[in-house]
Amino acid sequence: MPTIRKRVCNPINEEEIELRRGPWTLEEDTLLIHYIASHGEGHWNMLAKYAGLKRTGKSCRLRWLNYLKPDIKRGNLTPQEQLLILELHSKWGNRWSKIAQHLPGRTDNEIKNYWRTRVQKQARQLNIESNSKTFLDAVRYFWMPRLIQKMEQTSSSSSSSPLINTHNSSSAPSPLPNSNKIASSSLPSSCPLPSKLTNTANHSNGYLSSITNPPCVFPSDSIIPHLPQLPQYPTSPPDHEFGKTAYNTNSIQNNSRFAISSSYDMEGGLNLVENNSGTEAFDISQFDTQMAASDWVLDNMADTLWNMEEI
DNA sequence: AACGCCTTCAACCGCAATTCG
DNA sequence: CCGAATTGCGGTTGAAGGCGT
Repeated sequence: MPTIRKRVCNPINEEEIELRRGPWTLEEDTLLIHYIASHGEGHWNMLAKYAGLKRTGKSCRLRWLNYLKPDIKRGNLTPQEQLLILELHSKWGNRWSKIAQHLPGRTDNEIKNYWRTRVQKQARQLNIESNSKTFLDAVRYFWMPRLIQKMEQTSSSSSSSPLINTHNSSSAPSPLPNSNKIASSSLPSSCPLPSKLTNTANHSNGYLSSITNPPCVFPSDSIIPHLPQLPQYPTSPPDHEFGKTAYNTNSIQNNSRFAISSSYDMEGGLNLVENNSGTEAFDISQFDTQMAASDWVLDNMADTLWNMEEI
């Protein structure tokens, strides 16, 4: 039940109204949807008043943009989307709205929540700062490959029984299927962890046991067919450099290997290198150097990393 | 069954940027 | 140019549900 906490001076006609707060009711949602359907978005304060909503304009805007808008995607983030978030965050930091622009149907709020509840949780478990270079390395060398593996896995099984459901178009809150219930033991071993990890980890869930050799190199024929499955990735705006490179189908197909560069800088995020065809691909050449710098976390990571399976 | 803790995410808040008169 | 209104953004909060004991 929404609370009524404030009395504010209405900017339209100076009268004071009770403003509702808290969860939106079905009736409020309906009012908002119908009003926008016939009058369009914008002028949120006026909209709130004329739609008969006892809400602030800000609240109406937020409700519409984050929940009611027809193209909002409900459900868990796909591995592709998670990978993209990790990548874009490494490049832009907490620029949630900017990141959200590259995930159609996803809101900045949703991405922000994902980062805080899933990603930062992992950082805490690793006992490292989520914005530290060490954690970025962990993301790059272990998490991203795992997500790519999931992309492969879901892609290969999607024809029969999709593991990921991200297109629940229902606008009503509902229990969502857990997309993370992927059998660890069935995962391919195309992206092994550094052998150093295997010395400290011996989990029986099958995850670490399936990945025992460094570095993460993706055979082109395993990853290529699946990366283009980011079709919802929008056409790149002028300032968007990542989208036209890392997930460029042709660029990947023109490379015999697909790997993640260890070279990081705050401006550029993941570094991409040009191949001889003029397109770009991840570069694995600096992998060893970076790994050495992160030795300590590798020792600690093995015990916690498998938890990423839950993400 | 009941309780408490934990996680998730919708919603709110404050502030900055932008628009408008 | 200025001030007010509006919009957009990122950080934070708290209700609800899940889960373990």
